[in-house]
Amino acid sequence: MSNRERILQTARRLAIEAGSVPSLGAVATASGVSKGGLMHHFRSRAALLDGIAAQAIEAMDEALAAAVERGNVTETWLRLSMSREDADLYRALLVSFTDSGSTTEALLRRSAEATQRWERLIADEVGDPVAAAAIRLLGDGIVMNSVTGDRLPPLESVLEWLKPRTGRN
Amino acid sequence: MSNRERILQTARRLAIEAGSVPSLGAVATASGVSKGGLMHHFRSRAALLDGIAAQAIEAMDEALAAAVERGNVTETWLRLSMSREDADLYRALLVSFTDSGSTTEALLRRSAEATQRWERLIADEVGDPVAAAAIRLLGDGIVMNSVTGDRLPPLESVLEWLKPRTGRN
DNA sequence: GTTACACGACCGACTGGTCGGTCGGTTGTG
DNA sequence: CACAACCGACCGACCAGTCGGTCGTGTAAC
Repeated sequence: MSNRERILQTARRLAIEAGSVPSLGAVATASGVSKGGLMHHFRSRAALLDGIAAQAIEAMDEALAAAVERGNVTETWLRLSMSREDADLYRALLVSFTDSGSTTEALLRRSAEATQRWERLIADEVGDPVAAAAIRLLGDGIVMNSVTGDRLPPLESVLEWLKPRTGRN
Repeated sequence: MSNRERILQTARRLAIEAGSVPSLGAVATASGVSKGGLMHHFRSRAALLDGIAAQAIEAMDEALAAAVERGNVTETWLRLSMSREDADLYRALLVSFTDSGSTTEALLRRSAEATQRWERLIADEVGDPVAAAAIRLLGDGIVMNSVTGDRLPPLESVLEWLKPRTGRN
C-alpha cells in the first residue's frame, strides 16, 4: 500500500474515532509519516478532507450500485445510515466541512452531486421522487442522530412502515 | 437587556452565520463586552454552548407546545426543520458539540431528553411510534442537508406523502 | 452624613498550548 | 544528474482560559 493510501486509511479511522478529522500532525504521526511527508501527498488540510470524502463517496457509490442489482437500494441506504462506522465517518466529514474554513467549493459540489445520484437510485426503485427524497433525508437524519446515541427504531419496522408508500403500485 | 442575554443573542446570531460557534474572543467583541466580561457570565466555552443550546431547546419546546393546541405538530416540526435560521442554528450547535472536546455530559442528556419529548408529541398526533420516529428523523435529515443547500421537496408534498401513514386510522 | 468595606460586573493583557502551513535539506531510484 | 518522496524544525496565527485590577453600588458602622 502506498503511503498516500495509508494516510487516507488512517485519517479515516481517526475521524471515525474522534468525531472529526484530527490535526495534520496527529494524522501524520498515526500514519507513520512525518508532517512533511503528509504535506507532500496532501498540499493542505482541505486536500486531505477532500481525499477522505472522495473515498467515502466512492464506497457509498459501490455499495448502492451493488444494491441496485439486488433490488434493495432503500434497505441498503437505511442500513448503511444506521451503521455505526459509516455514520461516524459522514458526520466527522460534515463537522470538518462546516467548522473549518477549509471547505473546497469543488468538494461541496461533488458531495451534492453524490447526494443527487443516490436519491435518483432510490427514486428508480420506489418510483416516487417525493418518497425517494424522504427516504434519503430519513437516512441523513439517522446518521446525525448517532451523535446522542438515541435509540432508533429497528430497520425492519421502518421498512414495514415505508412499504405502503413505495413500490410501483 | 442584560449583558448575559446580549451575549447569548449575539453568539446565536454568529453561530447561524458562521455554521459553528465562533471563538470566545469573537463572541465577546461582537457582543460589546471584553473577554473577561464574557468569562464572567460563562465560565467556559462549554458553558456558553450550554446556554445557547438551552435557549434553542426552549424555543423549540414552545413552538411545539403551540402546535399541539393547533393540532399540527408534524407540520410544525418539518417546517421548523426547513427554516433556514433554525436549521443553521441546530447544525452549528451539533458541529460545536461534536468537534470540540467541550461537550458537557449534562448537555448531551438534556438534548436527548428534548428529542424524546418532541418525538412523543409527534407520536401523540400520528398515533404510531414508528411513524413518529421516522418523521423526527426526517426533520433531522432536512436540517443536516441545508449544509450543501440541496433542493428539498416542498413541505406540502412531503405532508401529502406522509398522509396515508399517519392519523389514527 | 460620611467613611469604610464588601461585592458583583467587567476589563484586557497575558499564558500555555495547538494548529496549518513552510522550507531547507536528505534519501533513494531511474 | 534529476526528480519525486520524505523529513522535522520552525513560524505566525489563533484560541481557551487566567489573573490582577477597576468601577459603581449597596450597606453598615461611627
